[in-house]
Amino acid sequence: MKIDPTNPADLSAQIAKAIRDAIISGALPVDERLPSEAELAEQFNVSRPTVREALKRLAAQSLIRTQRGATGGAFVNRLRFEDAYGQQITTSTLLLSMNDVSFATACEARYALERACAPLSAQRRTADHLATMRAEAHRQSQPGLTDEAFCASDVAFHRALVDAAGNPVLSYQLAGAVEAMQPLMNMITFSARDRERIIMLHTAIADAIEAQDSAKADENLADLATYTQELAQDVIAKRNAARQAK
Amino acid sequence: MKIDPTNPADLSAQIAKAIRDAIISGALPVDERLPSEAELAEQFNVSRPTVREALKRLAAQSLIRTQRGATGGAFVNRLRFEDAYGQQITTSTLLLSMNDVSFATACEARYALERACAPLSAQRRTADHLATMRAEAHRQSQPGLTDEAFCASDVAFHRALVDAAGNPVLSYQLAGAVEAMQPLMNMITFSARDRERIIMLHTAIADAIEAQDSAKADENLADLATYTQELAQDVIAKRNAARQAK
DNA sequence: CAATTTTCATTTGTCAGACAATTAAACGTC
DNA sequence: GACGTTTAATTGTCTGACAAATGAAAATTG
Repeated sequence: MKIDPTNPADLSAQIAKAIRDAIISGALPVDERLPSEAELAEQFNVSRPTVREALKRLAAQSLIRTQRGATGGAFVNRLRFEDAYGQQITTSTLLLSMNDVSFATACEARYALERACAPLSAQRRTADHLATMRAEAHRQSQPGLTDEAFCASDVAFHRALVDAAGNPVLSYQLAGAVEAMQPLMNMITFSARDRERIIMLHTAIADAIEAQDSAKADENLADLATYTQELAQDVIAKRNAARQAK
Repeated sequence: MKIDPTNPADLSAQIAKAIRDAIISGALPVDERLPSEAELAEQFNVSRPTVREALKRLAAQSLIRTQRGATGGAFVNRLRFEDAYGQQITTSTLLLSMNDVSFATACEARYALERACAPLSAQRRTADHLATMRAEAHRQSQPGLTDEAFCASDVAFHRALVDAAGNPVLSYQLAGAVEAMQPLMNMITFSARDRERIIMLHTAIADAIEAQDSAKADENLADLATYTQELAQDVIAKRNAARQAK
């Protein structure tokens, strides 16, 4: 773990990279305690604030955790799926909003990935996952539900569908794709008829998953993808019409 | 943007969260300049080092960039796909290595997602993507190639396949799944016969994509998934045998 | 007046030293 | 031995300072 002392700028970034590489390579195993800030400062020949900035960079990526006190210090953190979910969702959401990714592109990606999970979900679904899907579908049918709540329930339904595949890596990857869509979905106003149609498809998907009928589930997911795209196109068309009317 | 002054610990984390939320909500648009560190310190009623630690946290997530000089400062960064790729790959790799995710689980997720891209790739592939796939398949057939180089070429082939779908969101999501597998793949020693089989499947996939035959591409990807799993199981079986022999 | 150079103010990057808060271990005390 | 107390180590924060970069304004020059 060494840094380039000839470039006196971005020292904290260099130090962070050195430690990060050590963690990724496995040189620093999980729960290993890093040297204290004072020791690191001495090793890298920098001041303690600079070391601290480097450690905060790593903390922001959940690579380390810190603890105060006599036996405290910075420890290599076991990156948990939950932590990774959060980062993945933040990154995905920003990526979509900052790069003018079209609804069509994001939607296509999401449903393509989700359909990849369906066969595994049909095969391995538990009563628990099915119950969640049914509960969310039922929640969606309740009158007086705001569009935002409807979307949130939609996300919950699809996450249950993905989780049913019983593959944490898939759940992790899909978390970003599904959750990042929510801000885009929230732009849509769902009429009673729209909701009815979506709930019907959700129910059909749950039925297919319960019956372990992977082809049927895929078919209904494809229909849902098409229908969602149509709804979005309507919104965009109406917006353009309103813009031209001005 | 406010913080809780009653909890005097983790001030930098609180400040980072406040600014991050402002960015995510859109209150701070891309390329907007944040107040100077001194001004932020005054606003939040903390010292400049504390503000700096918060800013470094955000910089670690590529949410801001900083520039020195008279008109310098911290600016809201447009999160580019490339930056997001890197973060995604780092996170995915660590997630697999730190949570004892089995080869089978990671492999299953990867090929499920990749097969989701195949239909789109078959539909939209350009000459450029096909050329890359062909070139990598050819590179894989060269004698004297190390296992590591073989794996790297394998990753390049599959990324070209994914990129051919022409959906940047898919490419982003898949980057993590494909690249994070590399350390696991590197554990496998590929015999000449193994390589021959894999190259044959790669060629068949490229053929199918070129012919826009989505079903054929899917079939060959499924075969490749099965074959990769078999190879890994051999490695694991041999390792267990060696362990028992001790 | 135009072009160029110089100066300067602003801002980030880094350093040094200090004190507060926390925590667990070492140490007495009963 | 059980239970407070002290103590040392460590992170969290603050103050003040200087260096380095950088663009803008001012001064200089042709």
